[in-house]
Amino acid sequence: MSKRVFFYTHLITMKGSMKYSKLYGKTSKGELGGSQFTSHQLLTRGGFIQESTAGRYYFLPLGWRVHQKIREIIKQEMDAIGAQEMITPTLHPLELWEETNRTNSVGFELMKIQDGRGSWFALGGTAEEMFVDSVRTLHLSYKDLPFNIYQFSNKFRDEKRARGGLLRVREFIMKDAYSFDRDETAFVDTYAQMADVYTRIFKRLGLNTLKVEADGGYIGGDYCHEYQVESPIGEGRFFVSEDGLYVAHEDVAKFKLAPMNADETVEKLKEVDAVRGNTMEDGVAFHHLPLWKQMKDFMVVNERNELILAVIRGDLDVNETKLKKVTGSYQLRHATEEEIRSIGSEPGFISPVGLHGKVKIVGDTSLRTVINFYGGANAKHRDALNINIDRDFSCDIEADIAMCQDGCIAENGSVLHEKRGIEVGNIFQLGYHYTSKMKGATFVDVDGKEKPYYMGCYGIGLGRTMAAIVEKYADARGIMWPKTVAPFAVHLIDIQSSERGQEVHNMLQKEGIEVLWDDRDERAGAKFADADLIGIPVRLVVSVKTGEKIEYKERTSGEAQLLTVEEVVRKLKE
RNA sequence: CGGGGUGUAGCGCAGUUGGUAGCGCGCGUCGUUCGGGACGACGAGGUCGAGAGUUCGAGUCUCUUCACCCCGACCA
Repeated sequence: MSKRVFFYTHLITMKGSMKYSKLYGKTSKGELGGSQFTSHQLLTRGGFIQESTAGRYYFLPLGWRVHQKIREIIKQEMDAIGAQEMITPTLHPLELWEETNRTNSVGFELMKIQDGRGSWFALGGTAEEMFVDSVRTLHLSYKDLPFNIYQFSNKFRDEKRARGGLLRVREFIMKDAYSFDRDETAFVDTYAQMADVYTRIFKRLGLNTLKVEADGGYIGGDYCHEYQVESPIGEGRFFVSEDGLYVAHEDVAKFKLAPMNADETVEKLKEVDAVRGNTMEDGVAFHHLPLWKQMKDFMVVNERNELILAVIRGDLDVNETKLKKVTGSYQLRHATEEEIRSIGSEPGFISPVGLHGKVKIVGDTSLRTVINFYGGANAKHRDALNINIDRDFSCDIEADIAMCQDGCIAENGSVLHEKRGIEVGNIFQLGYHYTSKMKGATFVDVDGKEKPYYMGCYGIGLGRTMAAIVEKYADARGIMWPKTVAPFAVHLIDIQSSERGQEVHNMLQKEGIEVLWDDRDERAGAKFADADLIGIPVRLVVSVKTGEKIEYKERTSGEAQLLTVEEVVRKLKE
């Protein structure tokens, strides 16, 4: 790959000023029913997007301009590190997905479609197979490595539930990039570079993102990060340490466990009658002992119909993703009462004691922080006291399966705080996962041997990013677009619709400034309200009051100033 | 896929014991207004989500079905 230097201008400018009277898409005054999300409300009311069916949206000209600017910024940053844009077909031959066994293992719902000749295709939700298929037919050598190829394309995911306007949809445009390296060492550099690129991209888009350690799903891998925009309406839950050094998704968040009662002497195991209800609280009330001293038992069944008993300290919860990971499961469901009884236990009174061999016992590391647990005794209204790991039971797997909680202590001693965020991008180590499953996905190394590529993938959802920006940049009146993604640079209002508006418009256009010119025969109030709603960063007003000058006001500021045209142009080009 | 809810004009909604459909916004024409979503007059716009049933008669009652919204399990 050549070492070209890429240049870019800071702001993306598009051709075209626009008369508001001719703009397709209208603002609307009233609240929309249903969705309570700021971004959904404002983007719809502002005439940026329009719903088609649940989770599928029209992008109207105003919204598409924003989308295009986001796209261009991403493209500039990707190209700047030598990544190359291409495009794959929308319909992916289903055989490719079968080759990697992803027709049933993908996390999202795969959409399938049949052509007129009866061939099956997947409507791509991601495109690893397609890119690998393209790469393998080229028979490359180590001299061609590393490289990074990407596309912007429609992704289809048959989500069970779309939500929050553009925040979670069934069809969206994603930038997905795929890196091909010689080995893991080379990949680590690529990964670090992509992490930097992502931070730069989101920064230019006006978003402060947190790089959050995340779960690699069924592929695993050490390198997996989500880029989260902190927001109370976000679906992602993660933890940030007070010193800022540790940021991790709840599915991977590690925390320190202090011994609860290290100085207590180990007592003899004994069974007692316990006529109580089935909940943890019932246990606490019956025995008058603290919740943390109770043993929590949680029986689930995975997709292979394997019974799994998760055991954890009473004051903690099991994180299902962690549990899936340590047991190698894709899917978990609660065990039925019959299933619990089938191995000789009893709902509400489950205990690992005596169940070894009958069920796969997964013990959380917290079991070693308590001496003399109490809990069920695998029989109705029977409890056991002084249960101790190793002496009374052992685990098939002992691992961290606990859900982190606000206030937990990170391994470095810093306090962890719970946050919510909108996941706008992710970067992910694929390793040899695809290149080992797909035949011939190899390059010729320096020693003349065929070796599989070491891959990574990197995604950004454009519509969701747009929604995240609106969530961050809005007030009661409407949107306040960052300059970098605003649909136009200025919103020109001519109150009396005089010649002056046309004049100013022409001058700005000549300077290459994108203008949305509200030329409608509307009252001033209506024009101002629409300008605030649409959220273009600078509003210019001409009227009999301003005379030869122009009123300049930034959307984010309450104050306006009277400037000459030259001063306005200078300010806009700052 | 489980739980809850809603479908009536472009949008937001009302519609009583079953009696033949209305309000606000928006839209069109005309007039008066004109720097923070003006006002008046006139007007257009509906097989009441769809299908079946009960009834002399269904927006309203019953069943079926579809769509959408909200809460959970998954993801950019």
